[in-house]
Amino acid sequence: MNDKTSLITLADVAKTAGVGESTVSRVLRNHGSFSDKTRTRVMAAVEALGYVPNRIAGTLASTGSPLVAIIVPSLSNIVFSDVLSGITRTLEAGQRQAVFAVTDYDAEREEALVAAVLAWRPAAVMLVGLEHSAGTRRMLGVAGCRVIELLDVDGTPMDIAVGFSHRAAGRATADAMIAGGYRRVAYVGHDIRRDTRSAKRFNAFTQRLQEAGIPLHDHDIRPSPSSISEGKQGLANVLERSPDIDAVYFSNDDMALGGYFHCLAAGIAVPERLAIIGFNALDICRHTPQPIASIRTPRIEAGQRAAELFLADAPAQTLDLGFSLVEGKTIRRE
Amino acid sequence: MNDKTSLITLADVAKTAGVGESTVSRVLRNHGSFSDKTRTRVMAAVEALGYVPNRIAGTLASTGSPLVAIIVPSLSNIVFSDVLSGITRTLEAGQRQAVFAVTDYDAEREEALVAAVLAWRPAAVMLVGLEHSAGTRRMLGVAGCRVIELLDVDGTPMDIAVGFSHRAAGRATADAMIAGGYRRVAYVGHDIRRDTRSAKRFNAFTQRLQEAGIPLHDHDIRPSPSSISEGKQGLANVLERSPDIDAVYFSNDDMALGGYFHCLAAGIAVPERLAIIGFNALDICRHTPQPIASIRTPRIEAGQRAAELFLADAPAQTLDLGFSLVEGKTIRRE
DNA sequence: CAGTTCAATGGCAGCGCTGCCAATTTCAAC
DNA sequence: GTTGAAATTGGCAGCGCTGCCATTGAACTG
Repeated sequence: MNDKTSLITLADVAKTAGVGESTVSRVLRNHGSFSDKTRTRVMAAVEALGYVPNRIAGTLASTGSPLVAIIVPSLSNIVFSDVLSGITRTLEAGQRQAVFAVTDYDAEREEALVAAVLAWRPAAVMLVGLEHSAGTRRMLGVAGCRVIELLDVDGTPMDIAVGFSHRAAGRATADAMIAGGYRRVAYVGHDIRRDTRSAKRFNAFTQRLQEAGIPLHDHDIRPSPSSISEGKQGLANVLERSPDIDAVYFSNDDMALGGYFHCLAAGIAVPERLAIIGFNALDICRHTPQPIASIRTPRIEAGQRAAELFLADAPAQTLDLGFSLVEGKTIRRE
Repeated sequence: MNDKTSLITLADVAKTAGVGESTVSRVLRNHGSFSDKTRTRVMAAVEALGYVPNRIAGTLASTGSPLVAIIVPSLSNIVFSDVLSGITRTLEAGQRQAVFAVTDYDAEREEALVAAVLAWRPAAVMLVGLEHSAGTRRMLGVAGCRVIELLDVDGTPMDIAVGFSHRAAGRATADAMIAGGYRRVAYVGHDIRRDTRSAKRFNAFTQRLQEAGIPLHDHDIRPSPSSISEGKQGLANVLERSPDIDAVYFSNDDMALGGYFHCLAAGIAVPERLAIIGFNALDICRHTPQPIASIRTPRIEAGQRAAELFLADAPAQTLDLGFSLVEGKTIRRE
């Protein structure tokens, strides 16, 4: 791979400073006791030599690991960047190092990546969602590290879960539509097989509508990841089949944005003629000419809290951070 | 940190399989020669024990490192998620592991993070931009690992640079405005001190205008990171001071989107009354009622190509991937 | 001033793996 | 059968650091 080798080692520093290796180690980690004079000497040697400790060696020699593995489904969705952001910010303060991988929403890939990161003996593995392959669960079960599942609490976590309930979010969205007096409601979603959380929302949503005597009028589920263009297309499809719908639930804000832009371009009055509601309350949806109704989800916070729980060595638990309905101007309130 | 210790080691596998440690190592890395019978026996033992190799130990013992450090300014800007995406995808195929950190556009923090990741003896460090503190440069200079600077080629790279020219992009934008016949041009930008690349675009842009005899009419530079609301606010400020401007160059598409939404909401005709052009050609800007004029930048590709160059152990070089003007409907062509 | 305590320090055995080298086996060609 | 080369294989010394234990003075006690 590359021939560099830490040119200078702790032993060099010890020699230069005229002290023992363990003393250098103690000073550098500020652990154990040593005199001020020694510290000064050691630091001078470190400075003079430009010594950078080798964490690989340090980690191998010590018990714990400063590594935290983070595995997300995707990076094209801002949702996961937010989570990542929250995690790394907090981890940094805890002197931990993040190792990172992307599954592309593929459970098999997730399993392979978990195996790969486990080889680095991380102190924790953070994953998104509660649905994982049997192999993934088995490996994590015997790995002896913390396992933190993010952005979902509808299920049984392996260890710690930090997030919110997608089923409750789906129900809350249905309630908003019921309260708004909508009766011909459609759903436009994205790849439901891979994004199990959007499936949970969708199911809870339709079930709640059903209970209120409002069967889902129509739906269009795109077979691809969520995007603005898919949202646009999905809404166009639905409108062609069912021109009489009065409200649409989009699987998330990217999709909703596509739908909203379609309405703007096609001159469909929102919310008079058609109500729109999304999910995630992305920043951009707060700034469109009409703010788009959505569900605000604690993404950065989830990452942050997850990292905090890990750093505090908290016991196994499920932390539900909740969500909140953002009214916006694309749905009427009764 | 945590008390887990790899319960079973390579020695256990060797014992179980009835072979030597080095043989197990050879089989597992598929390196060196061994018989099929041996392979079968070793793999059976690995399977039976659920052995996961310890890469920490492996890396310490061997020369090269499979680690690649990636340091980005931010994650809230999709631009960097794209780059990350391109890098990790390619790296994964090369059996490398990404370690990851975020600077928040802070050079001091970048320096600290470089020191931190260097402690992991990565085979390469990937950074964004060509401007780095003296300390950062010095450390990377002696680290003996590859250094890859992304998304900018306007300057002297330490080793490999993959990206495009922001100065050329700024000029191209000015040219588009000149060609469109705009004469009262304004700029709305974000924190120029921290985002040196946007500063390069801005400078080249104004200089080109100047050369064409069109001094910049007005500008508003927000002191914060780019965002939709800042773009909105910036344009509002400019319009208040200079209601007669006929075109605005936004520091990027997030800002431009804010400006565009402001126009939509305020009933300002685009591009008749006011032309808008951004930078990056984000997906969303291709789907607004009027696609927003912008500069398409090869972000995912930059990540990908950078990772490929690294994997191929390419010599030091600057790889300019170029960019392209996306006309959109928010600027008129003469 | 002897006896005790304790901060300050060095020595050294690993952590789990790889790389080198030597030993052993296999096999084709003679 | 033999012989030499090639294929297999095991042993073991580290990689650079930490953790444990022993050692050393110096400060303190009475």
